[in-house]
Amino acid sequence: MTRTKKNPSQVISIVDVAKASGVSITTVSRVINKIGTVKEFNRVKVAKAIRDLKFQPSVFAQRLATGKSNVVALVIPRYEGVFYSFYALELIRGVGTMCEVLKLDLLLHITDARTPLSLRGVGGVIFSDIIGNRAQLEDALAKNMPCVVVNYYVNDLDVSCIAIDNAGGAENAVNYLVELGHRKIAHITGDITTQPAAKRLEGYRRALEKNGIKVREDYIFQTDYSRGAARSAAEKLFKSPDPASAVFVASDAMALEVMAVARELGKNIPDDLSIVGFDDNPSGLYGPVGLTTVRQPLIKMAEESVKELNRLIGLNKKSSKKILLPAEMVIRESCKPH
Amino acid sequence: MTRTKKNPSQVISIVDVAKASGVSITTVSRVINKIGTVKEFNRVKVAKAIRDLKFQPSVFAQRLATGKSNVVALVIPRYEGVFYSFYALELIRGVGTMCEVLKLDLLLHITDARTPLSLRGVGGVIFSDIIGNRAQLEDALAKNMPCVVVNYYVNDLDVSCIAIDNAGGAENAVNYLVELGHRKIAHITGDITTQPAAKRLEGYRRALEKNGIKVREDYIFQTDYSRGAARSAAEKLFKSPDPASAVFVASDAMALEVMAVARELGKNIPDDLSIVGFDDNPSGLYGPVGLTTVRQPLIKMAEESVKELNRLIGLNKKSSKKILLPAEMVIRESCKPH
DNA sequence: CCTGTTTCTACAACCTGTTGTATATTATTG
DNA sequence: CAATAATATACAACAGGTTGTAGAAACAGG
Repeated sequence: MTRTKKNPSQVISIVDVAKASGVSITTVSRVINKIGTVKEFNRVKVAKAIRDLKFQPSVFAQRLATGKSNVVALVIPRYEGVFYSFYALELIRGVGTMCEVLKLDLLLHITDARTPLSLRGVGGVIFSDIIGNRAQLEDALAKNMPCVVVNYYVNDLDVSCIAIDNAGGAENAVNYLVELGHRKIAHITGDITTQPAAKRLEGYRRALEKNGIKVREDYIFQTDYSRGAARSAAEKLFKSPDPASAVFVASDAMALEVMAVARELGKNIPDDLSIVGFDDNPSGLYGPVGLTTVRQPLIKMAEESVKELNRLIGLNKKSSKKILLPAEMVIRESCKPH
Repeated sequence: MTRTKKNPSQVISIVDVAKASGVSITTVSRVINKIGTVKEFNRVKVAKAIRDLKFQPSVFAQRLATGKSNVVALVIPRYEGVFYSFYALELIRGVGTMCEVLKLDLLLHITDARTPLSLRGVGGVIFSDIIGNRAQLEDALAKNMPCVVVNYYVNDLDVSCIAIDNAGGAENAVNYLVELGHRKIAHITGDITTQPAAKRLEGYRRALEKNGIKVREDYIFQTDYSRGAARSAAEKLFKSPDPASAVFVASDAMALEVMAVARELGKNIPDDLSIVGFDDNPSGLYGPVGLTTVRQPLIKMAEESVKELNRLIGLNKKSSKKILLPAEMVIRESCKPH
């Protein structure tokens, strides 16, 4: 059989549009990309042909020709902990929304931190948590790939980071408790191998020190963010011979669990214990007592990361920015003066 | 300025590999794609050149040349409810994992159901919930795009669906309660504009009817899956003059809230009320009383959807499959004989 | 009306692979 | 060893766009 003539596929191409509108493909390309000058008369004809033929330029041809890709990869390690909370979901939602606004394609990499990323055809990368996959980040940077790290503040690399001021937020939370007259303030940490949890602990310590209150290690309960760990920490807390009058809990989900334990033990919140959480999880609104917490602007952080990445992709040189988003307190009813 | 010679970008291409190994680009292509026959001697030389030059073929050129794309789009409506639960997260995780296994690129579309999808350069689509975006699905089908619908059973379209047997699972749950001797069984529904919630309600009704128990509409509490709605349903349930002895709740998150309300009102689970949830949310394990529930194989459903889509992409003709995954009961301690 | 500009448009090279077909090489067989 | 078959490789067309450059059309001023 002789080689098929041409256009074996049914896809309509720029050539068809050119024929239909009686101009060259160059002109059609100009109209599509809104570059150069095209006579109004022709522009209209081409636009009509595009509409009539329902022409959609092939992204592959475009990317091949220009060498540019509007594909953004979001890398989330397949690390279990990431999926404990709504964090990943909020992140994905925020990133996804902003990608749509900026006309970027969002490629999701739920990845084992050890296997190297391929990143073929990707124009930029957002790394969500740099726990085990720092090598992947360094690798991408070495390839001059525009990168943004979200929810982790990297000091020692020339890379853009968007994180939340966890230490500052924690400090505010504890200051608030101190202002209410509390001196015995406990802390239930998150998984302190993660930067946010470590920073919250750091903020807790700093606030106490600045207020001249000695840090008591027996008031610090380390957990892995899980509900079960929060429960046992709460039990220890209540059963302590010298119980704290207030507690700063590293996540709302855990704070709610502490409140549940309190109810079971017949304790009253906030009379017997003042509680401040962290995250501003919507669940904190329900229940008999609204949870005072530190609002974490997750969606904003996610959106900012895409904006920053888009900026980097637009630029052609390296340039990095470190952005720390403030975490503001949301006062509800779970604390009272001591 | 004269037109720059060639190879203006720094990217190494198949041509460089061909030169380095002293063969034609055809041969290199053969080696890359493992098709046709290549002399062992040359194969080794090419492989070495690829390794030395760190050559990675351009996906765009490949896709342009072959007309095939290994990009799979996952479409999730930006509908708030989707983000209430871990459902979206589990879905994304399952789909993402299987995409990695099958070497597919996962493109995420968090989309407004009204705006048409572009789907440029996409090889197949997974639609997650067809609540408002049925038009998008029909549109994709009309373009002969391989499609799979997940978590929704579409009867009237020739499209593959992977859903969970919500009605069957609900029926089992209610049967279990009946076997324990309960006759007054209430139901707290989810958002019945969603198919899973509607099917769970259907299963609840069917089980009662099959067991010769009259369905009491005042025992059916409709909610939107939210924690607040569950709370008020639970309050009504407990304060009813003729309270039910058991309740089937459409989600674990809500069932946990019902348990919390019970504790607050001084009621005992399972002595005063038997509860069955739905989902098998990991949170159901914590707390003083383990929640008996219906396990929803979300991850499996997500993974199956990718497999099915991959099958469809491989095929070149239309072909659809309807898969209903069973939902099995997980018996814990929240129910007792009546 | 002619010439110098300015504005448009077309040609063709190029981006980087894939693949049908023809040719060259090697192996098999009589 | 010649003839045929099988294997390996190269050539060049092709996928569907973008874009530098040169030439055509439109417009201005004299």
